[in-house]
Amino acid sequence: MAFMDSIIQKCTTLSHIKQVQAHLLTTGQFNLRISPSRTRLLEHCALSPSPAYLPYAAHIHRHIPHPSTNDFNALLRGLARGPHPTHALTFLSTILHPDALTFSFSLIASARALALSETSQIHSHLLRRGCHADILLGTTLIDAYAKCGDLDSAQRVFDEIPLRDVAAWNALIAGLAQGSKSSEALALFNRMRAEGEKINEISVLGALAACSQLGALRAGEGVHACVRKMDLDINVQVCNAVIDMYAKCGFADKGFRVFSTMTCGKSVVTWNTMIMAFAMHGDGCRALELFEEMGKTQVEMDSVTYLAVLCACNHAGLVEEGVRLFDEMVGRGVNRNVKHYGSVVDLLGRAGRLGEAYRIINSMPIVPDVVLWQSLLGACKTYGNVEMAEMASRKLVEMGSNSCGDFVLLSNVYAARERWEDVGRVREAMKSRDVRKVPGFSYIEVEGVIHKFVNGDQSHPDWREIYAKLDEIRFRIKAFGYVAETSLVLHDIGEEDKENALCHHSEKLAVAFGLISTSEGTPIRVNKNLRICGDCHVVIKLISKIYDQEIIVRDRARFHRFKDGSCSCRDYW
DNA sequence: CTAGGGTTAG
Repeated sequence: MAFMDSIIQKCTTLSHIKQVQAHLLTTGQFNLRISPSRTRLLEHCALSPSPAYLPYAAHIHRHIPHPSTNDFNALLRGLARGPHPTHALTFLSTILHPDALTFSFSLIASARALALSETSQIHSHLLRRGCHADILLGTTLIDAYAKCGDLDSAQRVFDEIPLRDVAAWNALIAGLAQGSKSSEALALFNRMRAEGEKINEISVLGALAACSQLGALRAGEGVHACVRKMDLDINVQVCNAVIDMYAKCGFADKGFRVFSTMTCGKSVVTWNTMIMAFAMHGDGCRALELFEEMGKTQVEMDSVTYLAVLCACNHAGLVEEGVRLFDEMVGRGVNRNVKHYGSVVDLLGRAGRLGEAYRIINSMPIVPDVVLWQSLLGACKTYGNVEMAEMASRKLVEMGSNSCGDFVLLSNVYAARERWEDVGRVREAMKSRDVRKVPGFSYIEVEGVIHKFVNGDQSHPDWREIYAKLDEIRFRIKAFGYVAETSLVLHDIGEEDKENALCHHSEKLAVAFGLISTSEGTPIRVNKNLRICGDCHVVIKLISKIYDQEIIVRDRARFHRFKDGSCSCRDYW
């Protein structure tokens, strides 16, 4: 048997596999009810990374007269990790005597297919069979629920596991971090440490991802200290996550220190993370330098590398360089995806080269996505191109986008041309459609505690003081000639929605709170989930001058460092 | 013999 196994291991072509299959058939093993070699062959074929093997595994399986549960499991496992995980779920219903492994592979499939109802169906099967105490299944179940977006169920499964091990904790920490419940993820990581549970590299990866999202520097430094103490930094992925954490907390240089002193080898991801970090900070030169340096190493550049460097050009306004890099990609064997096109369209659009941007969209071999049309629309707004704006909006409506921002942009273009009837038409369209507004919120860390604000928030214990500070700010910036940039559209629509009033945007609330509670000389750091709004950008610049206070705002796409009345983005965003 | 948790992205 061991001999047969080693032969199967060495099968590298389909023809090898067919020879083994023929051998099993001629010796009669293939048609037995149980044949370990047959199962091995099936598994080898189903798990092979080459795409042609999985269909052949299905073919072999179809020809087994009475497949054993192990035969079913072997193919199921392959289908679960293959390109169409739903096929595994259909296949599951044909399995007569499923065992624990059957359900384990099925959960991997339902997680990858983001199929919540299938996940919970498998869960109830498990409960009926009394498998709920199985730690491996429990962990897989937590992961599946989390990936399907049902974090409450993931938490419940976690709570019901009698004896949790590292992986169970890690599954929930990672699930919370990826499900935008970063504070909860961080809290769970801390609880894990408090309860004396042994942590490993995967635990810190989850915790670092949470810190990155929150921009929680203090907590991130804590995790980094723990990484060093436990020598977890021999792992590249951990180093990458540490670099990313510092960058997303506003300290690209701290990230760079880790980057340049790490002792384990750098991977593509390491380089990409660092280039992206400089890009986010608007430091186009250092991003390009690093890109150059990367070219001298053995590490192969990939599509993310190019995306990072295009993003750097975009944020630094390096139009020519960006176009050049975009052009050279194909020759260097790096495939362009929709994000590269989006990036270069954005780059050209911001530079006012709308015609070129439009030509690129038309010549794309792939279907443009919503974001791409949105950036073209944004450029049309900036440069007052009504015709192209109408065309972009039509595309957006066709694509089913009902984001508030798209309508506002179009209506702004009309308003700038004083086409009030068209403005009214857009407004009607907004009312008749179910226009989504993504709620904006901002975080600020004060003494290691994260405070969260939404637009018009009055739930903070110090809200009266914060609003008083905002009044004072408004008074003082007016002396500098500030006029609120309430565009006509926003004015019109804002009436029904007082919460969205410009002066109580979440980022202003967070900055005001920062002014009250941060000691002098310390920069105020705020994170926002959306792009910073134009009015807030103007106001914060003035605050940085009047209050002699450095303010760093991380928005959805990049960092803005406000100092002495100007911003590191040079108003180019 | 065969099972679980993981870093970069407009």
